Amino acid sequence: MQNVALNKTVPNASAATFDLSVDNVVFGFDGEKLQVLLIRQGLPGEDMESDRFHMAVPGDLVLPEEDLDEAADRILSTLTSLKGIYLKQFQAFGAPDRVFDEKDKEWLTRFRPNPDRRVVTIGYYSLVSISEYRPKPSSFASRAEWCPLEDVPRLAFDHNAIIESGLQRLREDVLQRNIIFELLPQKFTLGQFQRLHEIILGKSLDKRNFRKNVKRMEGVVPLDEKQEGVLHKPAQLYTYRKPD
Amino acid sequence: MQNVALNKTVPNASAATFDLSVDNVVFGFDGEKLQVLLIRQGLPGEDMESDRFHMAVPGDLVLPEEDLDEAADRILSTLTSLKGIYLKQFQAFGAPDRVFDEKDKEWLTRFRPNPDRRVVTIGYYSLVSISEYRPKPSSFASRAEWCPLEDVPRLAFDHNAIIESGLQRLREDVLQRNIIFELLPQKFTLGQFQRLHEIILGKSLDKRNFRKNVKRMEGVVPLDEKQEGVLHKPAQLYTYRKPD
DNA sequence: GAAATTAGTGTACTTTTGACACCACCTTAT
DNA sequence: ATAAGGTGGTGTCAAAAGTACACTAATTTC
Repeated sequence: MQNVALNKTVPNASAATFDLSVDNVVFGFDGEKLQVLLIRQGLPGEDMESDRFHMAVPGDLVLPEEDLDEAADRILSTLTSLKGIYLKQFQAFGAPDRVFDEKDKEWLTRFRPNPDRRVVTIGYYSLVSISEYRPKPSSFASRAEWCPLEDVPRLAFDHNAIIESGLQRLREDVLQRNIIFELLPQKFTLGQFQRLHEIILGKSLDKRNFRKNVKRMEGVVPLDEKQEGVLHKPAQLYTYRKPD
Repeated sequence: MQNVALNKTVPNASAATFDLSVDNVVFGFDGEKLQVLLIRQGLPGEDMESDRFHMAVPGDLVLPEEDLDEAADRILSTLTSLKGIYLKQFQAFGAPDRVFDEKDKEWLTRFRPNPDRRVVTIGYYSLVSISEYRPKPSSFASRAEWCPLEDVPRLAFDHNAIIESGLQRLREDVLQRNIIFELLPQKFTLGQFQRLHEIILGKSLDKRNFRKNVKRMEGVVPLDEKQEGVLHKPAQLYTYRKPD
């Protein structure tokens, strides 16, 4: 079979070259609020004027021979040292004008071999209990820290929109799968559990009805332990064990 | 800001070049079975020996300045002349070994400017009532036709897996959104409606309970018309109007 | 020991779900 | 004309799930 030149009969065979990246929206729960993991785009040690560089969601280019899921994992752990956490692909973002801000273009010029190339990114979201994961910045992240969802600033590229979609998808998934336990510490109180639901779903729930449902839930087991160091009646601690 | 060479401190800035494609899994319902729209990879008029070229889901490369959703629409209509139908992005497929079959490599050599380049594809699914859309092949599709889901042959690339995921996502979405109406003809019977649910969900439903639910559904309105040309009692026809 | 704060508990009503069986109407064959 | 085959069309009851609602208990701080 020869390489017949077909570009005339096949209209869309014209070449386009893309870079491919992964962006990880990592949600964390601290017992009170829902937070997102953000990095500051810069090398560790670099101190830029604060308006010069954007915050961003931890993301980077996919390597030539790498699977997407692997890339998500590698990139997250490279930038924030969070390893082995639940990561779920939720959406590709490919608008041709994803990168329009001058600051973003500048950053690409510094850190990317082909700064003008169009880049399509695959969004992953992820769930983590803040108390169990302390991010440490490395690679081109000069900082990596939790940021309460309501305080998220203007981010690089289209990362604000990416977080928005990630949250929406998280909401949908929480109701159906057992994803939510990824967001809780190993030992949690029913109060935290309920607050987490309320935060993710964005509405308040009835305490007694909520607890009724928890009783019917598989895998949520009470421990022989109570909360400590709180300024009120200590709550029973529970944990989650995956049912077979 | 200069272009400081940072490749040593930034481990993953090494260049990777991707082609990006879109693959459309179009489900159609004929009142009986669920079908998928497949094309035959070849130019119209070309008659190849049947084992020489693969069937595939209609997909192609994204153009340099094109939005993903636009690309999905363009590609579907270019290959099958189905225009303006509901298309939903559901998943990116990016395994490095997506293309392993010799036939597929050969095909890429004929039809793609950079046949060796890694290509990541974005899967879209789509829903259509077969009676209202007659596919006509064009561009590199030498055929375009409906194929019952259970008869789908071995397809090009990882298209079998793509259909599988698309179906799974369709199932999830049907229960929550009003997507299902895209699959029905404008006028439909409750029998077709129920069969469609059963087929998509892969289980049988109770007729009376089903109809009870339909009554509670917004937007499903009875017409002043009955089915014709059937060899049994003709059914009441219904239609769907989007509620405000 | 009073005040503040969260934990923890049960009941009655409504809504939803699921199981279940028969007659009606149309076509075709005799 | 009538019988047979096939799909259309209908209601009831019981169980499960959802929803609204208010008070006491345990702990800390002052």
